[in-house]
Amino acid sequence: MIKAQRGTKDIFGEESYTWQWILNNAQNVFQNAGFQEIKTPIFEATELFARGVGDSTDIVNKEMYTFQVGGIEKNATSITLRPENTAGVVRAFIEHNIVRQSPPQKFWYFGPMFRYERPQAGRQRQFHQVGVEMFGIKEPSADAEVIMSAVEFLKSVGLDNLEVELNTLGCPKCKNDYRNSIKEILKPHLENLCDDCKMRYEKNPLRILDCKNEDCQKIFEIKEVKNVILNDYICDECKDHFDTLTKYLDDLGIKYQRNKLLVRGLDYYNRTVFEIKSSALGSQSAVCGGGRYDGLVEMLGGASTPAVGFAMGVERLFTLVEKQEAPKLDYFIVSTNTKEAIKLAQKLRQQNKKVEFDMQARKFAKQLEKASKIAKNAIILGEDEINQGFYSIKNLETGEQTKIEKFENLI
RNA sequence: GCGCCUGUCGUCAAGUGGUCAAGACCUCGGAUUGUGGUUCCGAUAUGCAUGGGUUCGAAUCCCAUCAGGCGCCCCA
Repeated sequence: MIKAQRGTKDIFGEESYTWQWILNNAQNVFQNAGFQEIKTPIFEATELFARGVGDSTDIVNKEMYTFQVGGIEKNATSITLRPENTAGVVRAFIEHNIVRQSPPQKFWYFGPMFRYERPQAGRQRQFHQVGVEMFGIKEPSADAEVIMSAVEFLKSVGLDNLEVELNTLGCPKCKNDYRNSIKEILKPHLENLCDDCKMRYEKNPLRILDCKNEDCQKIFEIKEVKNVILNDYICDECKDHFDTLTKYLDDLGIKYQRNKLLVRGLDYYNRTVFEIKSSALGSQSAVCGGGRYDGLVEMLGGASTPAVGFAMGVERLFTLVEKQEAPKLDYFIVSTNTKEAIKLAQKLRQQNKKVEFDMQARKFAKQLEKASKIAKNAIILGEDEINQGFYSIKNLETGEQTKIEKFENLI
């Protein structure tokens, strides 16, 4: 038997109603906030992700689905199934000169992403993200708008009490100063860091702060190290930006926790970074991650443009959310006269009613039993009804049955 | 990519080396030839993730592969 590929999943039945519901809520909340939907291709040039996501990241180094296409001819090109969507949206932004529209340029998206990882709870090889990208606003109001949209969307799907963690990485200069100080203070302890952190020390020292290894944690607790970690290397401008943002969040009643150890894995972030977590998720606890990436558009060849965004993992959201049930039909047509039943179904569906009928013309009792499971009402269309031109409507909750003369009264 | 645990019907499961692999729910059929959701009867795995091996005998023991869970890593 051929099975679905490891880390992929069929979504159908009851689950699909919850998916639809999540998607509908995203559409409402984001469109009401002025975000337009953008659908970018599922594959892009490999180079886009190498440059956009960052070649020091695991995503690019070991998790991408990359293919050579065009056969073995010399001009075969390398394409990659998108591991995230920010790079693709930025590519579209540049390619279509969207920068020439008046800012802000606001987009939301929903779609599958691909990463070749070991699957576990909340982690699949094909997974889905909903997210938002906003361009053209350098003011902290943009950060606030984006975080607010995330929080409001989560509220709309009934998730009211998730923890928002917030940090600022500063501008490239602040980030660099901080990085250098971290490297300097950790240098004497390098031997005692875990193997992963030894690697990070060269490649991406800020990520050392994320390490949960006990030995590393002990080093962070050493006084001088702790001082450096918790010290602000943030310039006045970046500090103002962050302070203003937190004031907006206070005014909005959005609760957050400052987490100075929050450093996000993708290279492109600067200033604001945030995550929204749930302890109900196990070790993959982040539902949402995002931040500001003022340098990315320029880095990918566009005009220098400030930007903020976030992405949420829909599968993770799904585990947290209350499951939705299949909506009941307005009518189930109970009839052994298939010819009349199918015609009535067509007419009612044209009036935007949810209707089914029994295609096997089974026994009356069977049809009614089926109807009671999936519909609010049964329309009984037997010989008497057809000959005398009326409909018997049975309310399947109360059991009450009424006679209706005109089709219009069914609508 | 690494470590630990798991894998019996659509679902939840009993069975831990010796006749035909319990049971429940779901599904389908019947009791009920135009009145359901209750009840009662019946059907449904020559098969125990897959492939090998040990044994007179394997769902049960061993090996490999595949898949799932948790943790590491990474991230949403």
